[in-house]
Amino acid sequence: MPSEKYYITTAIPYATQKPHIGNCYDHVAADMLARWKRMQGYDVWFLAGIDEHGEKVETKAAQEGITPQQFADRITAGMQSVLRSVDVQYDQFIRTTDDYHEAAVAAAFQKLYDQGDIYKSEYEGNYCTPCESFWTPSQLVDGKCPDCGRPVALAKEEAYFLRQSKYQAWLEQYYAEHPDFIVPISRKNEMLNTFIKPGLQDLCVTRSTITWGVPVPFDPKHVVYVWIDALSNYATAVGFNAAENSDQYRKYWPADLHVIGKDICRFHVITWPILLHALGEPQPKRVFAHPWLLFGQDKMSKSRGNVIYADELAELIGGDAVRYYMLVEMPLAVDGSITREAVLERCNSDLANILGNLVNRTLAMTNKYFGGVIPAPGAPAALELGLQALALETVERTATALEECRIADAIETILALAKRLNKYIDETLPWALAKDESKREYLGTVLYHLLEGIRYLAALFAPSMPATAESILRQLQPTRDAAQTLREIWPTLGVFGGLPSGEKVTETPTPLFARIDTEKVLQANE
RNA sequence: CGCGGGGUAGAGCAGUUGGCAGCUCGUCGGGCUCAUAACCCGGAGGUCGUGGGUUCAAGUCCCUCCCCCGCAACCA
Repeated sequence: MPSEKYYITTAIPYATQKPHIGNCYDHVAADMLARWKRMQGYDVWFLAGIDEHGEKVETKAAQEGITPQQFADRITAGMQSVLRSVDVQYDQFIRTTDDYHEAAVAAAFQKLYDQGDIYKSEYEGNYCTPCESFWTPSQLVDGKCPDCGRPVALAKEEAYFLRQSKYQAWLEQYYAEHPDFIVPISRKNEMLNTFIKPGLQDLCVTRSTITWGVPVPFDPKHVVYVWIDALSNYATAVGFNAAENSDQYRKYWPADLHVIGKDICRFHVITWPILLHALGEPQPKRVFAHPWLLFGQDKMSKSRGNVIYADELAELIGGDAVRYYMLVEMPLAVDGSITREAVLERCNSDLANILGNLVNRTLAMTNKYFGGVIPAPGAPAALELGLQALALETVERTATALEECRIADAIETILALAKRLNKYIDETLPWALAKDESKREYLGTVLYHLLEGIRYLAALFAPSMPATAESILRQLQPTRDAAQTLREIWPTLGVFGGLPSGEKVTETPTPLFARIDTEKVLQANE
């Protein structure tokens, strides 16, 4: 397993506005999975990026009197800053305006055209002449242009199409042979029923109404539209080029996991596999199409004024708490929900009360009863053996859940270990044991099991809450380098008892999470 | 009859192959005092959307209907 590669990607959002917290779920989820794999010893490559091409970027830039690139630069910087606020550490950040990407897109387009997978035809649709835009029936508002409200007319435009229909049988067979390709399974059924079984249509892959994009190499009045341009980023980022692939590409491709939102599932499980197949490249192992984070019951959107931004929330409660909330509240298949009240409640109950307080009270007792020295455990009784088994089981269950992208389940599983440790304190009453000199060895056993249990918590929570995990380890083993300990911690989780006795814990335990006065904070935020 | 997902305690949610209805928050009561008024235990609170059916047994399988939410083809 060590040195085995693991390539994970996020979708690349459209560079039109600052991403809200729902837009960041891709990145937080992928970052968590990437960290988990790194901890297990995989050679991980984590790609994030942004799509800077397209009509909206061009239009918005024109409105501001700046170039599309200047506009995109600003959006990209903003997005990267938001990702930093929640500690997302990607290995690479691709922009569709990067030279190597544009070159590879052009080469791929040429190859597909040369072999007949792309052909020239006419695109017919509802056209708004003043806005110079085509609109789909579902985009129209009362049958009129959603931008200017004026009537639209049927119009034709020369365009290039991807021959998706040719690959329908192949795609259906691919799904059948790779049952784990799409997570969750309900999405696959949706795709099959909605798009594939009724007959796969060819896809329009160029536009001639815009110029901000990759020009079609042999017909430069057309530019490559979003699908081929944006989708191919996953491959071009690591060095795919129809002319010549790089060593890095040969090492990392195919991707092990594409993390995307459900809204773009279709393109990732239909168009993307067909593109790769047509180009003769291997398929990604899995596509995880996650649901959405709703504001309460509603879709988050700027026009509704119910947008929450990750960086602003992190300012208030810390990046780890934001990550925790996002990860634990997002179910696998149905939409999750976020409100400020719910976030603060989770912070207080799960993080401050259950986890933070457990660490704090255990360290305090270690100082009080053993002068801060981690005691050597005596022979474990049934209670302790049960605890040891639970710790090991928690590692297993977490691993299984994450293998299936059940992130919230994984986190709940880990939190259950923290709850069990809190209960263990009440079962053993260390303060009572401390009053009886004959119980001293058992008191040491109890504290050792608590401290070692906390070490498991630090390790298991490290992917979701990296800063918190380091903080726990700095308090547990203040003479050691926490980051280093985490890098080497995975093999030590196989047998309970990896925490060395005799070392001192910190003399000054610091709460991991401050309890938040919910009402005050909410009022201040009104 | 377009497709899909939902409807389980005041709120938010779990409920594998059908086997006494659970979790978190809130609420009420108790315990403890190591700890961040935190932690632990217990109570109250549910006709598991509706109406049928299969079964010794259904939230869980089958059928009817009602309500909510997505998607519906070029909509990042």
